[in-house]
Amino acid sequence: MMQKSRSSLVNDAYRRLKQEIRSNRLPPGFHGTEPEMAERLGMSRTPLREALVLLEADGLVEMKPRRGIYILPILPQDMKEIYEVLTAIEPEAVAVLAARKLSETELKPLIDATARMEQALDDDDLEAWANADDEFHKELLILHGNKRFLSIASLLFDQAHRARVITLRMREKPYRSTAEHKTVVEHIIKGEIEEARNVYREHRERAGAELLAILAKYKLQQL
Amino acid sequence: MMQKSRSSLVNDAYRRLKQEIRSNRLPPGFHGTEPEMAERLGMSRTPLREALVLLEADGLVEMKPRRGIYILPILPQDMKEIYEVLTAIEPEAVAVLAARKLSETELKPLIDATARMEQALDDDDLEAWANADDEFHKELLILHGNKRFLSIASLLFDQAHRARVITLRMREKPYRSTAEHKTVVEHIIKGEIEEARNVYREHRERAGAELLAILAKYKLQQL
DNA sequence: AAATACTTTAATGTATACATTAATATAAAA
DNA sequence: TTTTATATTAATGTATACATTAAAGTATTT
Repeated sequence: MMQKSRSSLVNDAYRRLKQEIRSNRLPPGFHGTEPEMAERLGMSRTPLREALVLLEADGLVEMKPRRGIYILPILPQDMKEIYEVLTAIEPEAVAVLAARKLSETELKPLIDATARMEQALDDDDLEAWANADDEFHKELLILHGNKRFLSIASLLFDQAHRARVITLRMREKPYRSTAEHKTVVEHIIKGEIEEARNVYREHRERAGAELLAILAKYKLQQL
Repeated sequence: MMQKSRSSLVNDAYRRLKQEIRSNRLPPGFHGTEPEMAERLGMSRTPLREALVLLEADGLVEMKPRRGIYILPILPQDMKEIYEVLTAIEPEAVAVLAARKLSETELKPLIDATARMEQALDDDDLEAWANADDEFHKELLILHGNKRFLSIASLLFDQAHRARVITLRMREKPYRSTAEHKTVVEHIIKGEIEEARNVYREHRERAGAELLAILAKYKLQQL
């Protein structure tokens, strides 16, 4: 959802704002006006607005006519929807990879990502774990090669990022999740299509259910 | 991917350009400049550019720096990707609807759409058939309720529209496709989850394969 | 005539200007 | 004091201005 071709300032604004939203420096509910945001970014309103239009299409902000810019929260309902889409897409991608009989060299990005997940668990570094997890999912879709799978999933990861970061600290350490990733990779290597699909699917369904349970338990109605 | 909130001119430009692209009045490969397109739409470059940025995010146009605006063609590879995503998403949605045990009243939009597909076949009106088909798929996802499913599918339908319209005239009349839609609705009504999912999945896979075969047969390398 | 250098043109990327209007603040009336 | 009316402020939506620069065209040289 943006290429080299986009001019520099629009691109800068898009990237910087997205990063600030991800990192919660612009938290959900934040309200700003175009002049003040443009000033903060050191540009005029014109490129800022083009970036905001894109961020709005990404579902990260809302431009309310005459009321300014709001950073949108993620609601439990959003997480439910996001996990539903990922549950539909990713097991499919995994099945295709398994059918393709990839070599371990080709699967290296996935193997490396699982290794880093394990290392992060040993180091008790949840943020590193989350990054490795993100990378696993992204590399999976890159390997698959369907650009639309990747861009849809990336959009959803962006939307869900804050919620995942927060809930990561509220649940058991992700030993099981890590093990499931390894199992999936093994099924892919062995070309076990349905097994790969099912394990991944169950992984996604369980992860989604767990996350929603946490949101309910802690009454996190928005993030 | 755009709401009431977007101001009128940006919205107008977005809608009109999208419609002109769908209808091939702005055909793939078309090249324009901002001043001339703005003039044609009766507005300045500012709102036009905001609309173009959105259309570019939708994958319908490309803004090449200093070279102008190009209407993007659909390649066979694009259709392959689009059908893969739909194959992942829609059978999932169908399964959920089947599990939900909906009444025939609630399923009316789907039943009506299939009726209109049959009517269109009787009338030998392919365009009406395509519209009814579009509506079926859209209503299905509306019933499901996951806004992300709907917006993803809508985006893909928009991208694929031209290719579908053209190939519709190059293939057998869609009796089989129509029958499959009816079968799916019946499975949903009876709550037969896996049957619904599988029929729909096979429908999508066959439809995608057929379409790609036509593109290959007629050497349509872009549409 | 071909190749090169120079001009011109015009489109983009961005800043600025401005009219409209929602929201707020202030004043007047009850 | 509360309500209503008016004035003020300021943000949006859009148009316009302008600097930069790629591309096209022209002139110059060989």
